[in-house]
Amino acid sequence: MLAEQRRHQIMLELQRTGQARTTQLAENFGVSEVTIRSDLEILDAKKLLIKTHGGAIALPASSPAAAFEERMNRNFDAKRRIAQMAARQIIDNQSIVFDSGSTLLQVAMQMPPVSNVVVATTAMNIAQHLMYRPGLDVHMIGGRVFPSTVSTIVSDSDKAVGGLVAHQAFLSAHAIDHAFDVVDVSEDIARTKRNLVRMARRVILVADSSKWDIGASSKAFSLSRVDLIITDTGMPHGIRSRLDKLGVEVRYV
Amino acid sequence: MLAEQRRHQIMLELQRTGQARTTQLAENFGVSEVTIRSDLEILDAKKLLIKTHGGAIALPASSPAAAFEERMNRNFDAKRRIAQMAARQIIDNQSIVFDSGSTLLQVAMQMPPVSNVVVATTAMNIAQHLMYRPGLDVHMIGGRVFPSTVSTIVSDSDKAVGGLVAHQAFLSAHAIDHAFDVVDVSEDIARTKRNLVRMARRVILVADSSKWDIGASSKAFSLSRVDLIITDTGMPHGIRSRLDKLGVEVRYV
DNA sequence: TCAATATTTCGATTCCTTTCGTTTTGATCT
DNA sequence: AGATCAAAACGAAAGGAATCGAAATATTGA
Repeated sequence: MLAEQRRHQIMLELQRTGQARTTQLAENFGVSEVTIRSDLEILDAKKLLIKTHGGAIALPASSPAAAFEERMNRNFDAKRRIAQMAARQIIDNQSIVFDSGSTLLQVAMQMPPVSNVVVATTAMNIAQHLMYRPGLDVHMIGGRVFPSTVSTIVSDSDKAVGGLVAHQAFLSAHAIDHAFDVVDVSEDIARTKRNLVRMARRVILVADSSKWDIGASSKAFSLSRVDLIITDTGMPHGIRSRLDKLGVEVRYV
Repeated sequence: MLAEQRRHQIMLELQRTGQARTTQLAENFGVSEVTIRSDLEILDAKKLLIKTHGGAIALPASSPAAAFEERMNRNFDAKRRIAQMAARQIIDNQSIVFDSGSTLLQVAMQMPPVSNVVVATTAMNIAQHLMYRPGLDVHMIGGRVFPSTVSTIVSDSDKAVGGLVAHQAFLSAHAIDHAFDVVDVSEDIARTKRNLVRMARRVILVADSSKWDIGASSKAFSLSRVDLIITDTGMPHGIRSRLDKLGVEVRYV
């Protein structure tokens, strides 16, 4: 086995388990520990791993906070344009519902100055971004806190905000499956989205093109229930032509 | 497991919960406590955490807002001690209500590891601190968001958490007036505190000595409704003797 | 042969544990 | 409030096992 190939195998092992021991590697590859150490030294110099006493560990994994940043940065440009368009839908004297998610946080941050607007949201980060703004009344929708999205899970929307009927609801999607249903990873989240949809007369969905044609376990609501879809043009061609026939207003940014 | 990886795991644990105990870590990793202590010493030297008696705590948040808040925070030491005592009241298999406020955020941060505990709170910062902790179910109590305390104002507690009856409620006070009523700056906040008090069978009030004998516009509830008061000894002498005659358990830290 | 690669050897270093005497902490009792 | 006591946590030291780096040596392939 070539030295280069052996190093590649070491990297694979590290990606699988997050760590590798010098002793183990030497035994597996049938070479001396000194050889393995020199491999690790070379890979460390290339910043591909971190050499430690006894072996090596993978590069520092991203923290929860960093993971959210990462999600935020994925498709960032499309999300920003989508958010800009969405934020323009908000006008004075309206009540609005915000779902959680990185795209909707963008929408909140790009919201123009308004007056006499009521915002209800399940997302703590959105609430915290909006609460200082003048002309805005922010309502946090209560429920069990879901860590990965920093938002609440709503069991009963009617109780949650005292029967508020909003003019518009802004929803995001974890994924949109082949049957044009907005789907998510858990029934809890799906139910929350259903409740949010029911709270508003007009439903706006923001979804960048990476969300299309992906399955997930729990259906939240059908695209036909949506009044306006804001997305970008990067989706597969077949999807787009079907979407245009659906009878729902779609804006591409 | 490699030593370096173990240290990284310690850092992750600290980022999640804000603290870590030597005993717990030694048990989790299957190494001696001496080893953990040496790990903590090394990480402390790198300024990645602060080693303390019994374990380590995360570095204080360095955001401008947090720093400002901390600098403005008078009586920080007393609050920390009060919080420590309060956190010890929390045991497994309980449901707990948290009011908002800097002292109660401290309580949340100093909460020991627990299992099967349900926490309901109006404070977003408390919810965000607790949501990653294992053994905890965090419920955000919905309502209008009040910027200065980063918390919600509850109009109707029964609706807010589906009629949850908690074992204990931890309340803070903006001020306590001459008639031994907990008072606050607005009727909205006072009503919220009243609602939180009604939600629990046992009410614990945390209040450092600077809160005593100050008036405010809106009465929240009377001290006689409280089951346990945790405070420090810096209050005027006359207050203290009256307090001891009130028939409410008081602990001084 | 030359250069890259791998191995062996060996003293130095790191890691981890056990032991032991000291300090801190929290609870109880005046 | 102050004193007291036991449990928990601590630091320092010592020793053993694993690992390391460096240098000399052996192997491999053009």
